Amino acid sequence: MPYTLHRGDALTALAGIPDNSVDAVITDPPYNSGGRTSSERTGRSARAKYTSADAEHDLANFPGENRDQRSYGFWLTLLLTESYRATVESGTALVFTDWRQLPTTTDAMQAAGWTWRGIASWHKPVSRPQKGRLKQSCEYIVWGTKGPVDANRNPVYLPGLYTASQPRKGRVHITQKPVEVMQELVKICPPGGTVLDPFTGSGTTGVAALREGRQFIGVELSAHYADIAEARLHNALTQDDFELAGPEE
Amino acid sequence: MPYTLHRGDALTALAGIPDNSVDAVITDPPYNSGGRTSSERTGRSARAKYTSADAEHDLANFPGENRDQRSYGFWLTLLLTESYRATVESGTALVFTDWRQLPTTTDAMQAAGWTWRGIASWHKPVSRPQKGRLKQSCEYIVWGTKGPVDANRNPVYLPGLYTASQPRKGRVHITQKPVEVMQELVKICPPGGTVLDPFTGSGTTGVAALREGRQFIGVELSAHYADIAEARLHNALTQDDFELAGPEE
DNA sequence: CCTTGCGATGAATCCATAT
DNA sequence: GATATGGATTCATCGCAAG
Repeated sequence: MPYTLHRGDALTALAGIPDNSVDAVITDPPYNSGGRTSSERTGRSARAKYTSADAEHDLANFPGENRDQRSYGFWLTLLLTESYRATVESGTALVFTDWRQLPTTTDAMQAAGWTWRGIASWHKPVSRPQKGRLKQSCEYIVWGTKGPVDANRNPVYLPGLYTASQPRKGRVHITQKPVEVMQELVKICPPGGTVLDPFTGSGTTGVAALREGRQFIGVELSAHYADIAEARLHNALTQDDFELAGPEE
Repeated sequence: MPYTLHRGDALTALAGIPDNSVDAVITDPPYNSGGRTSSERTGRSARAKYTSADAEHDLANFPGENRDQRSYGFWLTLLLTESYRATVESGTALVFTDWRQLPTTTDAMQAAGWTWRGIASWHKPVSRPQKGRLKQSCEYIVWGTKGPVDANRNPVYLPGLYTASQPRKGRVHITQKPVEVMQELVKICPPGGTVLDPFTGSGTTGVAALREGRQFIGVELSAHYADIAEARLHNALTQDDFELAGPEE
């Protein structure tokens, strides 16, 4: 089976994954961001924080958006430590973050043992303009490796900037990533290797991995999204991901 | 006189600038990056670190590239603290950094009292691809304000991503910024207001400020670059910046 | 098939009001 | 008084229908 989807908590599920069994960790954890005060960040739902008041869509909320700053760093470090253990030597980690959590993410990655190698940017052309300010039109991909880079094992040249809008048609998750961006990023994993995503969500990383000929291990806490991911992963194997989430490229 | 150029050390010169006299601090401090180890960073000259071994240009070296990580953070905090004092309420700071110093820069900005507001990206399309890696094609602009944003005083909508290559023809400084990017960024300062750049270098920020109808206060330690900046600023006032640095847009 | 126009929306941000 | 919640703001971009 080219993919496995675990249902449940990320840390718990990671504990069951063997040492040195994964080639790349590619994930988009909940940011626990948004809002000026601690109560705004930890008390409000993802939907309340991140979607427009007048948006007509009715996408499900997602869990894990209630940690304060200090606890977020601690938790992310634990998570990246377990991921590090599961990863082979010279394996790679790509972790999405927003501007607020970027410094915490680079700290956590290094605290977990990874060698921090850089930052790539995902530019979203459709983003909210703001009077008297610079627009926040990018999210960031913090990346690192377990030990040295082995460029000969996987001689790819990847861009440092990815421009793509969030899917609009057939979107099933509030923070769903464009599959074309993920299809580029999974190439950091050698062909036939295994990609791990402890926060699978609607499963875009997995779909991208399967389409590009990589294997996939996912973990998702929410039963709602685990069901969706399961269906999308299944469809990706039959080259037919169109039923549930619409054409994505 | 719409511009003033101080010659000497940034911290010393900032001490002489009155409280609440500046509307925006826009600067590109030496990054003290490049090189994985402390000795690689502090022992090599800026030229050796930031230019290819076979580059044919003969740009002067620049000082201030010999601090270790901890000392860099401390020094940048001092600098941003003095800049904060010199800035009016609701004034803005834009600080360039590379990926390595990004977390240190956001820490220093907040330690100095600024409210950190976000990160913008400068994308350099012409950058070296690297085998087995994601390209480092962006530098970052960490920005913040002294207290609340006053959007009504300066109702501009600025992008979060700037794409432009480093000047090639007529480049006079190793890390010279494209003037078209700086002309966008100086708009964060209200028209007729004053822009401060404690690391003037060849003066691109000043040229951009003058072209956009802002006043400029610069500081430059190196006599070589102070001379160049002086000439470029003078020429900018006569709408003729082409002699010394070539066409830049 | 290409062009034009209309409508919807964003991992935002802030403030007024309610508890 | 501190915290929680709802709503208004804002425009480049993009999907979609009409011409």
